[in-house]
Amino acid sequence: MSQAEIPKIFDPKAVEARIYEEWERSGAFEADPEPNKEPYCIVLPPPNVTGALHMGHALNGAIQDTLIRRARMKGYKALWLPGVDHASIALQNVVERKLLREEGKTRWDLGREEFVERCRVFAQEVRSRILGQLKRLGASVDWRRLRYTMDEEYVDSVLTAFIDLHELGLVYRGNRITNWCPRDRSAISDLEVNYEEVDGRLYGVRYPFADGRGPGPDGNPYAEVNTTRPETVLGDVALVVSPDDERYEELVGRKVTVPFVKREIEVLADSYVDPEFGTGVLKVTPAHDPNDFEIGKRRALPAVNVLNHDGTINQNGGPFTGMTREEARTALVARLDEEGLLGEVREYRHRVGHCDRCGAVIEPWLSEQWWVSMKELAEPAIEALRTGEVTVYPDSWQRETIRWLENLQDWNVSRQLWWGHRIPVWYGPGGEVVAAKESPGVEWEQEEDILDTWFSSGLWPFATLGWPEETEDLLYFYPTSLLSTAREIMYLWVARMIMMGLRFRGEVPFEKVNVHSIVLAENGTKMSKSKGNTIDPIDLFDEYGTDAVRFGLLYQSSTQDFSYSYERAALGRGFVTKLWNMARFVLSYPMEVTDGAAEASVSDRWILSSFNETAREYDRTLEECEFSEAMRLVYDFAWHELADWYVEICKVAPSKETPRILREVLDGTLRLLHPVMPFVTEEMNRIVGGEGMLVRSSFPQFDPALEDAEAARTLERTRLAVSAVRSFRAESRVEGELVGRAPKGVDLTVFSALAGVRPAEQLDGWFTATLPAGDAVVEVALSEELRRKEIERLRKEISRIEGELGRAEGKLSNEKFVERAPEAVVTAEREKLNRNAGLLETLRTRLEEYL
RNA sequence: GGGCGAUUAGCUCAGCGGGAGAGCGCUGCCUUCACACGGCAGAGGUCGCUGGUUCGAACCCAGCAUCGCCCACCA
Repeated sequence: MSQAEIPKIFDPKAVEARIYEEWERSGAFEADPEPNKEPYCIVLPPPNVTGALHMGHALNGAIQDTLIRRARMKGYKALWLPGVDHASIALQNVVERKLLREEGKTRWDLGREEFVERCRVFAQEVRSRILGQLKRLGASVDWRRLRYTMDEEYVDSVLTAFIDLHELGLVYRGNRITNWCPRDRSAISDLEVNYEEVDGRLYGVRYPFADGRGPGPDGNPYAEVNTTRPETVLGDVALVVSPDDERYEELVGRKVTVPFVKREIEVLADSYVDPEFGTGVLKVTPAHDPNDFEIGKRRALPAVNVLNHDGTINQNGGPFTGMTREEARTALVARLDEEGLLGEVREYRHRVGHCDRCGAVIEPWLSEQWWVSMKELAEPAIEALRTGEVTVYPDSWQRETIRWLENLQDWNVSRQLWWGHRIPVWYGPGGEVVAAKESPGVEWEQEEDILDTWFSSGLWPFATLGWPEETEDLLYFYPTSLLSTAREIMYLWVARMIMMGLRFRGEVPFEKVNVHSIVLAENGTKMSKSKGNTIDPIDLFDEYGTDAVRFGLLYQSSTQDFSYSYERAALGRGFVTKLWNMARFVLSYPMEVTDGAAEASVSDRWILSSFNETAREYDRTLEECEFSEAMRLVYDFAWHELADWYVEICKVAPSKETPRILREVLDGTLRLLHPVMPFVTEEMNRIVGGEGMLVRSSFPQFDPALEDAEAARTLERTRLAVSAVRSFRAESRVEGELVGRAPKGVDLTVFSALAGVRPAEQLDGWFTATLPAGDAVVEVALSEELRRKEIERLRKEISRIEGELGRAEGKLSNEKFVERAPEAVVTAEREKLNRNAGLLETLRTRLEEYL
């Protein structure tokens, strides 16, 4: 193909789909165990089958694809294992909302079987959309191994894990306070509760004395407490005061009556109470508050439950039975007021828990649930993080995760939902309880509850590889190499995978964890559907091209969260165009040059050396998950060294080796970039006639033989000299060829060609401009009329250099500096001083000559 | 209430002990045969504030301010 036939701008739409297909067809993504190769494995954090992929997925996908392609090119047997998650509560919520919206029905109208079927169908549709999006991203996953948490084999892994933990006694059933979502009618875990500040009220409630004795210490015939949830009064079983509270000494042991339900309860002393808060008297409602539950346990108090599972008041609620909790609150407060039992009511800002999935206010509620005790599981995980068996990037998250594991509460894993893995526990006719995959007999009934979705996710790195079977895949690819994830699921997911991996495989599930940035909206807030500020990555792919978006994302991805800016995609697109046109140039470049030197020129040696150095640093930064730094390195090399300088040098001062080296360096650059920008590099490789496909090529390795510090120094001096002349031309508006003298140590051919300066041995008798270039000076001959301008310019330069000289002198005359600073620093400062002194001398002499 | 992080050019962000950087935007020149999604040359910053450590601080320490995120059972 010739240059003229290739468009000036790469058209991603025209080739992306075709190239992806070619990759797939070639089997390049397929990875099977191969004993004489090192394994490298990443399991894709399975997207929820609830919606579409978002920017976070795009970023994480780009990160993982970059790492897996690099590993593949480096000769590892690299498996990126794809999958999707059934997302129990999230998906159930989506389907329930849809059901209500479209048919006006609830899940109970449909019944369990029918509802689960709806979920299954919905998940199927979403799943195919998500997988299509992964392909658009260019994800080089092994599609043959696609896993789904509801696959038969995966379900078996989940049941096996649960039964195993049950047998170990690490799973137990207990009646405890849980976070109850009355809308979902299910318990949820602590991590699924969002606490939000809301403006509420703090109500005073008066409990009349029931023992017939006189009024209390404050002269009132009642004891007053403060509560934000007055409806829970109905479930009160005691009042408590601080044992140190002198105001209430006499109160302890007396009886009061709970309004409306007329229960007589005792006033107790308990150190939990803070005498400073409110009236200093606390009501105890063990069924509806975790602290009260603890007090109740300590004092052997009964727990009176006043709520139904849908949040209405149950039969224990006296006159309020059947009302919703909101209605009950209003009605109860009104009745208290009527009966003179309402104390002070004031505005009160406090935190209220909301369901992470549906937003309903959470009720702490006493219920029978399945729990996993965490202490035993957490300990080895803490140890693995401490010893660095798992390394987390950035390392601040290593400590955070340890801290969290150290303070772990038991995990409520049962959910009163329908979409998910039903708990494999069977209740026998004689009250027997057995954990098993199959029903033990006809009379036995299976537990209605399902498992928390994160229980199955916790098994992801090994369940996807075939566990509990000792498959070849599992033995070869486990532990996986790296897990890349967003920080919001570090606890929900990552920490639990570590615990589960250690429990079931005796080894950590991954060696490295990369905690990536969160992609924020342009104004720095979180993207969310409700705010309407989300960006669809697919739209970006359409507009800028996938490679451009991927590059832009990685360029912004450091340890900080970042606001997404379209500029980054534009930056990536610009880079793609630049590379594309370099390839067009190379195509047009002759295969042979006739008039150059036979051996590689200093420029040739420089670009090889610089490429080599870039390859090394690029590889290192990717290894350390410093993506932003890696992108910067390769961008700067490709654009500001290869394109800006070497390509220009190739045009004007080639050697006979230049055609080969130009092609070699372009090829190497494409291979460096292929992991990040797979499509355009693959296409470029094709048009420049590279062998095979880049996806199967090798990653450039650092080669010490190519290092050439002298060539690098020469080019550095040459570039400075050229820039000095260009700068002078722009400022003084001088065009055309100049006659001049270059400083020592520059490549004269390159200098004269790029600066447009014809070299002269000596310029005596000419009027010249004296241009500082680094530590040297370029002189160019000028016409007489520029004399005044040159005098001005010289004065400016002189004062600039005087300033620098002064600074160096100041430092060196400071005895402490000379004494305490490292010798290299002092030496550098001396050299700087000498250099500037020489420069100044030259400039001053010139100035005097011209005055 | 605890913990973590951020504050650097108009904007988005790098740099994290030895003379302030990138991209975008801005200014001037260049439609030169790879690229105007371009080239060359520029302008633009007391590196949040106040102290401290150091020969030397954007960088380390302390405090403050502002913003953000996690964690926590105070009614």
